[in-house]
Amino acid sequence: MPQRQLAFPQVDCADCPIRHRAVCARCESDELEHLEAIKYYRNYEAGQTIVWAGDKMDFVASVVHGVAALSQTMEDGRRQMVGLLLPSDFLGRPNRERATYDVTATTDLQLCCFRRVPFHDMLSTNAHVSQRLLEMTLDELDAAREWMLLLGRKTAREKIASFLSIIARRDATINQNAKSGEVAFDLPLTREAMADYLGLTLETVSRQMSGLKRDGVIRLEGKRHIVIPDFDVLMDETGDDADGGVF
Amino acid sequence: MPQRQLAFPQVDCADCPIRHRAVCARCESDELEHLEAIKYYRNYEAGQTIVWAGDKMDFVASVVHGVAALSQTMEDGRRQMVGLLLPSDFLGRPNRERATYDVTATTDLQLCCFRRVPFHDMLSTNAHVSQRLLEMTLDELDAAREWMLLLGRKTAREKIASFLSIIARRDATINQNAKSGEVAFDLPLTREAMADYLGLTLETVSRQMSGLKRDGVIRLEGKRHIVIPDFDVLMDETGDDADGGVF
DNA sequence: CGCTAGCTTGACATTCTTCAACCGGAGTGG
DNA sequence: CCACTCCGGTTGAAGAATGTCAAGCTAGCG
Repeated sequence: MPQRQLAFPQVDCADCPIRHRAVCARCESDELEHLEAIKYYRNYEAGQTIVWAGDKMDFVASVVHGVAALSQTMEDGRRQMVGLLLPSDFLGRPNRERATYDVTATTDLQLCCFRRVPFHDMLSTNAHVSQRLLEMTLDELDAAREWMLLLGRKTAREKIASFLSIIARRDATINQNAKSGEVAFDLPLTREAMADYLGLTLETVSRQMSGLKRDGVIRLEGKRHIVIPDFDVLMDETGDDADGGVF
Repeated sequence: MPQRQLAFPQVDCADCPIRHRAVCARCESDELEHLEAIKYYRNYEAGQTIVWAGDKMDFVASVVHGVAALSQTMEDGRRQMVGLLLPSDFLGRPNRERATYDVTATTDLQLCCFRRVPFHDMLSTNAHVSQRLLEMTLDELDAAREWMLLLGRKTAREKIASFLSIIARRDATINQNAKSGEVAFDLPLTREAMADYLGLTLETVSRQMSGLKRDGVIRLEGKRHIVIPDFDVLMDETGDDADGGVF
């Protein structure tokens, strides 16, 4: 395994890019000092496994840079991704000793880690952290339910379009991209990982990507860079309400 | 609409059947008094809608008796169930004014309700409630992820077998049934609702139920009462690890 | 230069959906 | 009391969507 040096710096909480969205978002400066004292960073390369389901996991963490995936594997090898963690997302269950899912880095990744037991203890004393964690968990539950609709009821083409719109949106909130007419971003996942996300085979993913490209909904520059000439056209392909269901 | 009288009594918290598993599970007697003062009951008949997605929802609640379903509907009518709430499960998001999903009673149902805003305020002052809510939300997230594996990767037959095993297990924990060799229970869902749960059509549900019956995995007494002669045989049909993945 | 990983494409097989008919019990009105 | 209808459920036949198996492409790298 090549020991390429990862370029993520380790910074003070005050300079942290996820300071205002992560589990620490609501902390005051004294609480932040406490967190600062018990935190440590870990870096992973794209493709590396962080833990396997069933392994001991003695830390919880926030994603600082990069993307991590949670997946489940059946005995015969069928795989389903069940979580996609982007910067500021939280990894791990404070009161659980062992990982429930396989966790892998799908891009180069930096985690801001806390030892599990001390962090769990802090939940009972630090309301700002526990409240924020509750809020984030409820948001993840909503995201999981949206994902369930995708898995259970959407066509392959709708799945791909939905996935692209999700990534485009999350990329926009992270990078504050001006979302003028044209939107562009890099896919953080291989076709195979996309298939695991969407409950499809990688061949079907590839075919539907080609289909969307053929129909002018997306442009492909290389295999991973996506350009969306008109975001509304993409949204029409997702099967979702145009206006998010509010009227 | 016939005004059949529902038979659920309204009781003191001390006598409540979900006292030790619901969001109030960790409360001390003084906290319980506070909850007792602000709670109220609502009853619904099987089939009734509790709220539609987008409606104002000015309460949160615990399911006391019966079963409620959360579902999402696409513009063209495709439906996916995204939550199945059994006794002690929590309904609603304390900091959200409008319902995100359609909520329906799939059986006769009793809710123990709290007005949303006072309950939300209480979360910042009552650690026992907020900690329990966090724990329950994390459990729901795990359940949602298990469900995602089912939706994305399991065959129709595996989906049905998994669903039956889930209901059998939850029924057992609620009713403290001795799970001797034979297990029996009533389905709380129509074939159509099962289809919405499993991401299938109701015809496929029906066919797979017939298949499992033909193969002796289940017995059907009427349309809704299920007898499972050998639970291990059913588990073999779910596609899951026999031992929950621990080894 | 040739290898490999990631990806694309084609041909065929399978699973599940769709459309349609039918069944049986419960409730209803003549 | 009986015919009628409705609802939930079952079954069949045909078709569409997706999976499977196999071949081949391309960029990057040793």
